[in-house]
Amino acid sequence: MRKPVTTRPVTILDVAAAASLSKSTVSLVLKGSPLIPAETAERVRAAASKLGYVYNSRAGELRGGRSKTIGVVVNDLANPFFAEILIGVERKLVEAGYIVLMAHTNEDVDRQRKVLQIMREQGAAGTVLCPAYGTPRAFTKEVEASGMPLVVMVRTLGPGKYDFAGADNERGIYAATKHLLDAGHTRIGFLGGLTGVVLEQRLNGFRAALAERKIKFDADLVVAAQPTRRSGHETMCALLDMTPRPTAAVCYNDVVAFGAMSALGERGLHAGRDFALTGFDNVLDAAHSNPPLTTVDIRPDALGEQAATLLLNRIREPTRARQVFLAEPQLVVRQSA
Amino acid sequence: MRKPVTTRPVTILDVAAAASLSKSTVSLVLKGSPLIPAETAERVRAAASKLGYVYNSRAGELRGGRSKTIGVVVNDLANPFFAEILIGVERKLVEAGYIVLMAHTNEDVDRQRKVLQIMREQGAAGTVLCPAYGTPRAFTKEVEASGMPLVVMVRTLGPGKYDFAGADNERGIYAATKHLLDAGHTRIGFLGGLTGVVLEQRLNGFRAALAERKIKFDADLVVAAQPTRRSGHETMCALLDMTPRPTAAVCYNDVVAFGAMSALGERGLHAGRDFALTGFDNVLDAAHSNPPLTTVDIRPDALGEQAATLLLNRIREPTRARQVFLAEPQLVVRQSA
DNA sequence: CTGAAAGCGCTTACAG
DNA sequence: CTGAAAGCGCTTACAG
Repeated sequence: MRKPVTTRPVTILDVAAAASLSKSTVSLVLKGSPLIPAETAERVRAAASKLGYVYNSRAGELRGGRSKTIGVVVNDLANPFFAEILIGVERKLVEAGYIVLMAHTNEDVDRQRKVLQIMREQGAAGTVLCPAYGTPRAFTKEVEASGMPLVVMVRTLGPGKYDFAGADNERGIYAATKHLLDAGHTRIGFLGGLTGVVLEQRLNGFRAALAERKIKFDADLVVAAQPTRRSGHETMCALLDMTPRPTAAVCYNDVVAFGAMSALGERGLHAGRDFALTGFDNVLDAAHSNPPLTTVDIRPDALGEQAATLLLNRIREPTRARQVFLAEPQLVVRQSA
Repeated sequence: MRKPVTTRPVTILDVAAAASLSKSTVSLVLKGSPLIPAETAERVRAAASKLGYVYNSRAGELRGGRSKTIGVVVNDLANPFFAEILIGVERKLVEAGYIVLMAHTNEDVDRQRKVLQIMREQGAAGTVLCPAYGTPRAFTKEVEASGMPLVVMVRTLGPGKYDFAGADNERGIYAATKHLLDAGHTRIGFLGGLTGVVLEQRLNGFRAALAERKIKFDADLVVAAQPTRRSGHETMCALLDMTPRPTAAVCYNDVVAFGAMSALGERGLHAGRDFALTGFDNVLDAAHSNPPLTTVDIRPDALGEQAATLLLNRIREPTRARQVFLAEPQLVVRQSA
């Protein structure tokens, strides 16, 4: 088990020598080949553990071709939604015997490009990517063209032919809006969300629900902003300063809703009593915010697992048909609306 | 740029042929060797990009010995504290030209062991590890013995000689407790934290502040529990049911404090007005909770960067003296106390 | 059932 | 300034 730091690493050759066998036999044993009789295998394993042998994946993968690493690139880990997705992706991937090469882009397109290049150089068996805002369409095409299996998650990117795991944003927001309408609200704000298809889809759901009730869509009531707590706070303040004051808001996501709650609190208002608020995602925190958040559940960690599963499928069967997973949104009614 | 999926990857040999040079020359150019004249280098680069060459790190590292991957193992990404640390670690490491092999243990010691084995097999140049609860002391020793540079973060693990990045827990909680005492509170609870040195240190700080004011430490007022929102909620409920009811609580960390706020809210109470509450960590969310949280700032992402820096130092200079970084806690007074 | 040999794509002395 | 050769630690046919 002990081994001086300066020593060169022990290889299968050392193990072979110690067991008086050839390195081929050792290799076979380590891969669990059925060709080797149990007794021989035991001898090899004993020698290996005695010498403190550790397998060198780089060497193995170089020769064997198969890689056990998978790239995962996310852009906003400070948002628990993405952290929970990452948990799901990682869990599934480790389960399948892979290890994840993780990169955080912080919505930086250059960094994203750089990091994907590194994934290729590292020989990742595939990559799951949540594209940064502002990612040019051509980018995904490049990645696809590179031959590395790719699954895109959460945010789509033009009409590519890549595998995709996301949520039915329109239906989700539609349900949230309808919930507010059913409670009698008619002047409803839309808070947060800056750009991109996800925002478009969510706004569509918002509009659809209003239209169904013949309520005129008022563009002044949608306050765009980064999907962060901070801007949830700011946009809620803006909303509260409007006259007549809206009585409810559907938020772009949970994190925006949390920020909005804090703005409400500062003015002595309480979500669910003085103002109705809905979120989107159902991150873990939503069950214990103050007050607990009524939100649209898209099961972030399950979404992550799905993304991983799609990639695993693609790696196993590169020519299979395009896969799309869309989480079914589920309204979870708690205290805030 | 295009390249059929089935084709074998283009190698420096292909590039060499295309540029009518030897592969040694190509290799030298790719490493930016000054031996090669600019014109030749240009020819090589042109050929490489024309053929869509991508460097194979596995091959390079196998021969060259140096690895550009670093393991990072965390155990509770659902806690924004760890997510923010991860952001800091990753940022620093990518900056230095490394890519992170990330693993999430979810406080599972077996998984942790397995994952560290994989890091070694992958040839990680080093690992930064936040040990899972219940990690046996022997574990770190094993890792140290394996020769892989290691930095431990947040939670120490016996009197090892590993590099460490953490916070001065005792001083931090001392400051928070003192803040509550200064505001006139005398019956103060301690919420959350289950086990481990971190909890011990924080409790020490708590006790020290009470002792200074000659307030008797009452073990009934410390309610142990997982450091999660859920248990913050539960423990706060327990605290509120005590008679006489405490008027303040110092929480093990921010996440516990958030849960506590939600419990308060459910009973129509408001932190900062009806009850005083402090957190620990100062995660990003703390500025926008409802109400904003008075907490002890240990700058999670800077802590992550520091951990990465220690590891980078260690890799560069394996024999240097043991490094310890302890974040200076800073009380941030907001609304909750 | 086990071994000798070639090769994965690089890097690194060493010649010239 | 550039090339031929050996080798990193494995795996994979192929013999025997």
